[in-house]
Amino acid sequence: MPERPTLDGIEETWAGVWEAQGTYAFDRTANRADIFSIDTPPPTVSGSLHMGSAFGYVQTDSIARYQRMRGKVLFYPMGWDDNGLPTERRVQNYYGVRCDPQLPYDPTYEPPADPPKDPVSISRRNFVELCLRLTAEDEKAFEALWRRIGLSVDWAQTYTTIGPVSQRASQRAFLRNLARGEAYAQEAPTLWDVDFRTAVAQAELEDREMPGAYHRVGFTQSDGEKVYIETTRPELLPACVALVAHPDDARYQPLFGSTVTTPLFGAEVPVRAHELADPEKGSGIAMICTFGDTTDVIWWRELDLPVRSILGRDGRLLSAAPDGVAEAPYAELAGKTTKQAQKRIVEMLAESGDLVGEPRPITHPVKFFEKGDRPLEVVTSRQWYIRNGGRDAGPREELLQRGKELAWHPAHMQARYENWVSGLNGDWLISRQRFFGVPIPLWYRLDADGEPLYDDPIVPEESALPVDPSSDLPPGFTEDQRGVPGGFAGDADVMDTWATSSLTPQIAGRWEDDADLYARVFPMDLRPQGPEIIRTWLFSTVVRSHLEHGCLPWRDTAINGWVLDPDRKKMSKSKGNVVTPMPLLEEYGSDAVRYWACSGRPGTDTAVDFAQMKVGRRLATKLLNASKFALGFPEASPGPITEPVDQAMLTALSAVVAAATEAFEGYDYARALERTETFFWTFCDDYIELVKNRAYSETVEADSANRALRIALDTLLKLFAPFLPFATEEVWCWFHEGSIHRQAWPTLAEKSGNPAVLTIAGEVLGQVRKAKSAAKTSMRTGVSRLVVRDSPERLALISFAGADLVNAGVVTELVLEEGEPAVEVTLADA
RNA sequence: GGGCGUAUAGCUCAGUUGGUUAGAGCGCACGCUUCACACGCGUGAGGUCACAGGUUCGAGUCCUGUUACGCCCACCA
Repeated sequence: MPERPTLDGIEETWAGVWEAQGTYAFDRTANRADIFSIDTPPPTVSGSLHMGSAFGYVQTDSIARYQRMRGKVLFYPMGWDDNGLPTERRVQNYYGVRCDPQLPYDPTYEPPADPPKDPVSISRRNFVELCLRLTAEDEKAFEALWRRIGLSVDWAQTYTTIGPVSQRASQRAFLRNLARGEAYAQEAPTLWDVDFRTAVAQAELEDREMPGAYHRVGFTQSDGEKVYIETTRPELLPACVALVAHPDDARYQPLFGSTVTTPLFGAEVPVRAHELADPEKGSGIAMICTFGDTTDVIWWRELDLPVRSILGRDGRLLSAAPDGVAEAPYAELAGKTTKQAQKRIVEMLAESGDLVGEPRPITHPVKFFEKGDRPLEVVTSRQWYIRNGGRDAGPREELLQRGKELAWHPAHMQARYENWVSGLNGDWLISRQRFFGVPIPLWYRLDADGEPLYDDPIVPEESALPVDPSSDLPPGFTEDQRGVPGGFAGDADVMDTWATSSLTPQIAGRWEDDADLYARVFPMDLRPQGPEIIRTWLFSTVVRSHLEHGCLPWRDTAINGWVLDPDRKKMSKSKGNVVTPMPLLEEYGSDAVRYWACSGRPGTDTAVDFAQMKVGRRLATKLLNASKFALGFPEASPGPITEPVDQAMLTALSAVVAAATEAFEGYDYARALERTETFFWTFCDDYIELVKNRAYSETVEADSANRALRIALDTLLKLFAPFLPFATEEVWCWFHEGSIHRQAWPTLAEKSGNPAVLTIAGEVLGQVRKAKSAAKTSMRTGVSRLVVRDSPERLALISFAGADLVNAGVVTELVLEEGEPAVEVTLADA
């Protein structure tokens, strides 16, 4: 036991010991019933570390530590989500490169030390190698943080979402979806990011309020009369295929079935009726373009309209005018971005007199890719989908049912799941026209013209997985047949990152690769995660497990809250208010930061609060000092707890153990911490103060106190261990062998005492202190006479603590007498 | 427009099936070198529990409505 205990340096010390001794190692010989398995969220390693990265993980860790002490064998892995767009974008900026899948692999390629101004084009394989190199660095930084903050994960159980294990699982699951008809490809209009040049899924969309303007434009009827529409996207006029109004709209009913002519471009388009047309919006009649937004897609499909494509995948207008559109005016727009085209066409419409009045500015919500910078466009392309109930009521109902089977903590988070599933408007688009991801594991035969035969893809054997169809060969083909008529071509797309992350329980459990392990951990016990990815990660994991295994992937899910900056604003890089954890861990200590994180109620948004961290540090320090003090008393031989004050304390502590246990069973770590902490401060301020003189006294009564102190100390350390793993371990090693984190959770069941003995003694002691405070004198000042008047029942309880009260209050004469409750304190000096 | 959540002391939050004068910590004020801790200890002042109704012997707690804030979703011409 150190002379002067300190928190300094205990993180390094104990993290090293835990690693060396395998304190948190998973025992794969344990039975399923004895295992608690956690589907840890794999953090996106290409992002910066911030407090949000620490918050939820620490809360989960407290639950993991509790379960471990309850005797469970923890399967607590860590994954790194390195797969996907964020990594690509970071690699592009970091190395100054750009992926060109057409280029051949250069095995000798090395990126320059400083990124060049103009990006260097490199092959897909070279690009992927850079992605792997950079994420390896990032993963080291994350692991260092997790170890520093004391996550009790088993570092032998790690995976990356781009690694071969994940690729194999991801491709296997996809092929099985394909075989069962759950995965399918379809040529269809889809939302498209023109910068990333990829399709995006419904789950990755977000609305942003954008400025725009209504342009009132006249179309010409057959009799020469004009009909006016209002549009925010006049540049799509050449793509117009119809006008549409609500079927009940009397203003436009006479026009239904007739045709009108588009201004400038002279295309003849029908006027149609559809329920989705809103008479209140604009002029009540809208132009349908292929495609301006998702409503256009619905109208186009349901009204069976032709296609007039004008927008390329690069976000620029195509060079050739579509059929039926006048070429001369279109030529002025070809090759322009939508923004440039809008400017020009407004000028042209103004000149021709088809634009009525000035454009009327508005702001309106526009769909963006959540990681994108420009509004999404709609382009037609061939994409892969997995059925998720977005198009079929039956599967949707099944998935809603799965959501009901899952135990949500807190329960109200289930509403977000139901909201999302009920609002799906299409299947899950999983293909991405990107590079750093798990490839779609398919090839296509090429016909005599070199066109792919999509209807009959070449499927690899599961044993061959993972495959990269852009470099691996399909069975029975040779490399010189790649890309030539009569030969084959690999599917160029990769899967959405969620298509792989949706399999984290299977990946971590080594599905099909290690049947023994898998059977011991799957389905898992707990999925902890953030609220913002219920619609993506949680839902997609349920979808994959439901389709593949016919069950839930886990029994419980714990949804953590959001971390806000100290001013209760959402943290974001763009606002520059991101708080990074490492400096805080250094300033306050890991236990203190953990204390702050575990003070946040489950599912409740919590602000970064330095004051709370300070309190946490104070608690950890107090734990060291109080423990040192209690351990400094003479050690008593085993025997009975004879004194009512000691019995009262242990009985009260038993209630705290019961409350903390019950709270943890319901995943409410915060309540467990709060109950324990409240008791601990009273224990220090009242109980220890009352008994310390007795404990030194080398009497029978001293033995009782010392036995009680040891029991209480053991118990409190264990109760705090899930929250303050470093400080509790430090204290534990002073008087025990082995790690506290492998000890059994306390089951104290002392009922012999009456907690009121301690409460009332505390009240009287408070009165004595109050008198001394009022006299502005030291607490050591003697009390010549202490009179306590109360009911006979309460006096009886106080008498049990009489000797301790006399000691703690430095009292000469204690008088107990019946009467109206009152305490009279006569100070010796007075 | 739909859904969910929150509203209690200056600040951050507890308050589990409705039960006597509503709690904690921080901050603040005033004290105290008390043999573990001055990164400490003690005492104290702070609240018409968002608002309006209702149920009840009794409401911070249950019901209805209103307001404010936050988050999620929605077909954005």
